[in-house]
Amino acid sequence: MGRSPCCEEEGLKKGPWTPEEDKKLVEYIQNHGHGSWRALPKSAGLNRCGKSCRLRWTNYLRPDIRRGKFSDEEERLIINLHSALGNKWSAIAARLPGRTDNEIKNYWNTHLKKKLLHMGIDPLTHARGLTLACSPISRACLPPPTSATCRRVLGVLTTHSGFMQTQLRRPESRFCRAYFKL
DNA sequence: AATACACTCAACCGCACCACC
DNA sequence: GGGTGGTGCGGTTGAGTGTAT
Repeated sequence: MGRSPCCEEEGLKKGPWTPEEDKKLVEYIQNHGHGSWRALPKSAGLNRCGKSCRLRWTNYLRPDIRRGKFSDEEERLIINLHSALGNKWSAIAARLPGRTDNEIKNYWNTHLKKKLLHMGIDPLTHARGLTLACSPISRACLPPPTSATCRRVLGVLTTHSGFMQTQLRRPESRFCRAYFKL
C-alpha cells in the first residue's frame, strides 16, 4: 500500500485563494512560522491541504517576493542559467532574489522560449540552428489548434517533427510567423 | 456587440528525495 | 535495510483576461 496523498481528505478546498484565506495564512506564519506544513492548515483555521498552503506562501505571499516585469538583466541571467542548469527552476530562482521558481518557469515557457526560437536558438540545447533530435511526424496528421490544451500538445508534436526542424531553422518563414506569432 | 481565438499565470498533480523510525 | 511521512520540484492544466474578427 502506498501512502495516501495529502489532499485526499474530503471537504478540503481547492482552487483560487480568497483574501480572507491569504490573511489567515500570512498572520499564522508571521506569528508562529510555518512549522509542519501538514499541520499548519488545521492550526491556522484553513480548510486547505498543507501542500496548497506551502505553494501559496512560497509563490505568492512571502514578503520578499518581487513582482512585476522581468528586467533585461534578469532575462539574460535566466537564459544563461538555463543553458547551464537546464530546467532546474529552483536552482535558477535561487540566483534571482525575489523571484520564485514558478514565476521563472512561467516566464520561460511563455516568453523566453519564443524569444530564443525567434533568434534561431534551440531553447532546449541553447544551440544555434535548432538541431532537435526527433522522429518525423507528418504535418498533415496534425489537428488545427482549437484550444489551449490542443495547442500545447501540438507544440510538443511539432517541436519533434521533421517538418518543424526544417521550418524552425528559418525563424522568418511564414510557418514560424504563424505559429509563434512573430 | 458578440463570438472566437490567443495568452498568461496561479494552482494542482505526481513523483523523487530525504529524514526518521 | 525497508517502510512511512513530509517536503520540494518540475510539468501541466484551466480560469480569467485580452485581442482579433
